[in-house]
Amino acid sequence: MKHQENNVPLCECEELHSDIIEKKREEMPGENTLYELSDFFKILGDSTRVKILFAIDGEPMCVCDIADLLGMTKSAVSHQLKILRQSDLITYRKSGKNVFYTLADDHVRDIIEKALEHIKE
Amino acid sequence: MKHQENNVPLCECEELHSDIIEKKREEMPGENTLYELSDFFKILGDSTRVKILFAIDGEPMCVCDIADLLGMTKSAVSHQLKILRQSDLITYRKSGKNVFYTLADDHVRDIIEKALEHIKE
DNA sequence: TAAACAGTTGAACAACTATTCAACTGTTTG
DNA sequence: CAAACAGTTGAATAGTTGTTCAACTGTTTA
Repeated sequence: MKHQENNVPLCECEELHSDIIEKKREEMPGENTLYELSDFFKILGDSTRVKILFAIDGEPMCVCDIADLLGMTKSAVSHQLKILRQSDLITYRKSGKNVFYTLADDHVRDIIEKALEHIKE
Repeated sequence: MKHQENNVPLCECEELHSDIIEKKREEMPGENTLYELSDFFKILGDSTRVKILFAIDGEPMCVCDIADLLGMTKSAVSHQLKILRQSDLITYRKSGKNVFYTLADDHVRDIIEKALEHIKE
């Protein structure tokens, strides 16, 4: 994912709390970490991909079955599976004409679980 | 956020594993939950918003200071603050000409922390 | 080997979204 | 009160992204 270079836009403020700003600047994670973080959330920020992750949690599923479950075309599902694959969130196993997908590890499940708790307030 | 109605697209597959599909369909969270979940992650799926959340964690910050810290205009920051406000992720306190923003609760911090762990693998 | 099927892929299109710009509100201060 | 400043907002724009469509690969089976 592309992230734009900082073209030095400036804050037109005059009376800044420079001490606070400096403290925050030191505490903040590095630029790369922040981009990796938002990129990770961007992956989860699409309902189709979230549905797929729930679908292939536990029992692996083939593309056709996922497509049927979600009421979508194989193509659309496959495109999203590619994105999930490239983010290492899922793994697959080929079996004849089928490709079975499942979650790569428990980390994602944990995060989604925490987010679910947050939503239910 | 808008989510498109299901225009009954169909899976053109022939030999489905209907038992698995049925089981998954029962296990899956409801449509609304899935949309709320992806909408929540969508909010976190932007680097500007993630930066803002880190910035206003702990010590509250005013819009000018956030803008200066991030190297962005007040306008751009204010637009993103509005989105974060509408999602109840942040709260604010007015003080004269300034508006100080901070995290609404610890839930978000936890989720971001978990995601950070995931990234660092 | 040819047809059928599962899955992938690139291009195109439509929908969405983050930033910019200009104009605005409301508070402070000279 | 008027100027200055912090912050907000709506419209416009440019960039991004999800789905569709058609064409493709590779495996199976008749």
